[in-house]
Amino acid sequence: MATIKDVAKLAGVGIGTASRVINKSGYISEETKKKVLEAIEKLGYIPNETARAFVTQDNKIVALFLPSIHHAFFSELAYYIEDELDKKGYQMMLCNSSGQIEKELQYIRMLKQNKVSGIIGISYNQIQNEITYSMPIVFVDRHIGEIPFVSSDNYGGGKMALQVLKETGCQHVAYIGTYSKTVVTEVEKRKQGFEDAAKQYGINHTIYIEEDPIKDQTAFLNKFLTKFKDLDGIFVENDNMALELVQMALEKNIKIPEELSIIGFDGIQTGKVLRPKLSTIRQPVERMGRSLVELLMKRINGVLVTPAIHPVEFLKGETTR
Amino acid sequence: MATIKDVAKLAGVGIGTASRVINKSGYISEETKKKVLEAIEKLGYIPNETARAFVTQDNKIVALFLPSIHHAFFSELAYYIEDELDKKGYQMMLCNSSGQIEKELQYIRMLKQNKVSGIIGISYNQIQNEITYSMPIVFVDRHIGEIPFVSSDNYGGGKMALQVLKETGCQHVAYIGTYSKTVVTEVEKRKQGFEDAAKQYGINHTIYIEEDPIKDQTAFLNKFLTKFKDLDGIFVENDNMALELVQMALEKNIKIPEELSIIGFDGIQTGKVLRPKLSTIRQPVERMGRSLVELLMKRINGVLVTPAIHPVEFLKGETTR
DNA sequence: ATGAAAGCGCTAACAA
DNA sequence: TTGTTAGCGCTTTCAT
Repeated sequence: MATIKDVAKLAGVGIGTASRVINKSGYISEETKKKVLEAIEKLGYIPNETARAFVTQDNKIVALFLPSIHHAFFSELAYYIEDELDKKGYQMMLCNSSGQIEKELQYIRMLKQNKVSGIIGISYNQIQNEITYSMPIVFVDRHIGEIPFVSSDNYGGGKMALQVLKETGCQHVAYIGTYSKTVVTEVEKRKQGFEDAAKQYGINHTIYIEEDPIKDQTAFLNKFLTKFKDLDGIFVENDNMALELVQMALEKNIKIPEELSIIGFDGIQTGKVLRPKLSTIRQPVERMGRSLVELLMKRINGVLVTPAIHPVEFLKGETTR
Repeated sequence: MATIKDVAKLAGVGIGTASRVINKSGYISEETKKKVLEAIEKLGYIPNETARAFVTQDNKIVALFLPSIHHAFFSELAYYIEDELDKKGYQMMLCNSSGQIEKELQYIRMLKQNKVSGIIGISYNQIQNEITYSMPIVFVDRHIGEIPFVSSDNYGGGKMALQVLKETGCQHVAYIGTYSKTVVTEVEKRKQGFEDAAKQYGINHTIYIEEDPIKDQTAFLNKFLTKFKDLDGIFVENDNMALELVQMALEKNIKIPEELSIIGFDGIQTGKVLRPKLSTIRQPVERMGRSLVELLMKRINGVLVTPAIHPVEFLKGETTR
């Protein structure tokens, strides 16, 4: 492989000059520029990115860690993050943490090792002690100290779900979801918004939650369905769970949405092929992904930022009246 | 940040010695080892990976490029690839090529720039001229010269689909899928296997294909359904398309599987929530992912390898009798 | 506008 | 077994 030295020699210029034209930095006469460019062309020279990263202490790679890419919402988010990162000239490193704190810490370590320039993380672990505000880190749906984060308006989404249920005539509603003993997640605000709105409107409501992660979702939902039989509206924490609940209710011959309305959260588009189509609160995944990258870029450049909370919207499907 | 120099100084040893204990290479006495380890501990020293990569010309990062991570089959595959890579001490860089050849070439360039140690690619572009056998590259479902690749037994899967259809009494079957004018994909063997088996058994069969990528899948399928009304068994190139076809047929009041059997290919588990459950030929995604990494590791170490073709299995759902 | 030279932090070859 | 040293390829002062 040709190096910058070869280029300089062939062009008959100094190594610094060659560097300058390669990086379009500083002053160079048109003439020398041309000579260098020709040499580059002739040698098929390609800068060694590793050497560059070494010198500049920045390798233009951002790490994304999330529980598992094999999950519709995350993979859609990852798609937009990568797209936006690419536009900014960065590559994306992907890590399925599977919830293991050790894998997450490994990536945080990479920050110190200069192996990544920044991190976008989706984590439900207790890692607050390992990170500081000075590190270029941005979280999704999680508020840790001053670390910036991006989320959708979970609280508003919860309220919205309640409102839809109420407006379509539901009398006794429920929230199904999870909670965490150890960390505070933005996701729990879905429940909060739902509950607050129910109280405000004086609507009968049941809260059915279990600690995250749920080992057996089917059993969890089944128990719910047999225990609460007089409900006519349910808001479920996420689409995956809502989807299973819908099928389960259908199998028990409960008419949806006539007897029971169900609203999910996320808006993952299993759309076309799913009957009945799920009514859900859609998160603006693309906006969130791009916004995540924008905040991170600012952090990498040492700029202060505040959290970005994006509005959600109700997507009417066939599981609400 | 503390450097290896600081460690050496504090431990009162040479820089090379420090390096040796850090890398567990060469001989070191227990005593000096202890001193160095203590210094490392005291300074909170973490090796600069970028400097290491620069020196060793290997940064332990593998790039995966695929059309889009936002696709069930790819995201599952990516999940296993990352998992296996992690076990081997590598990180995974992810690139959504969106089919753009330029983005793919960019990653191939990174190989020369030492920015990635190897590539796992899913590509339908004409990039054969940009790669050579000496590069550590492994493809999925694509045969380019001597470049190693991993795929499932597409041909066998096609045969299998025909057999299932035949055994459940179908008389006039069809294959729906795509083809490419420019590249030869392993995927097309699904059709081949299906067709060959149909001929062999003397079964009436129709082939309905359009050039990839299909712009409007809905229109494509709709046209098919209105054109061919006397079919009783269909094998569709992939689950996504099969799933849409099922819904479409159902909407036209065609009874599935009584009047029409449909078999997909992939085995993406939209499982739990999808009714009717799709009968499909399941690719061993996990095995494929891990096998991809194994082949690539060998290539990185300069070892010769041959393609790996993994067996598929029929997963009976509710769309076949 | 340009060239020379000093590192960046580390590994590996060599000498001791 | 250990210390010294020569680079790896590049960017960036600092003179000129």
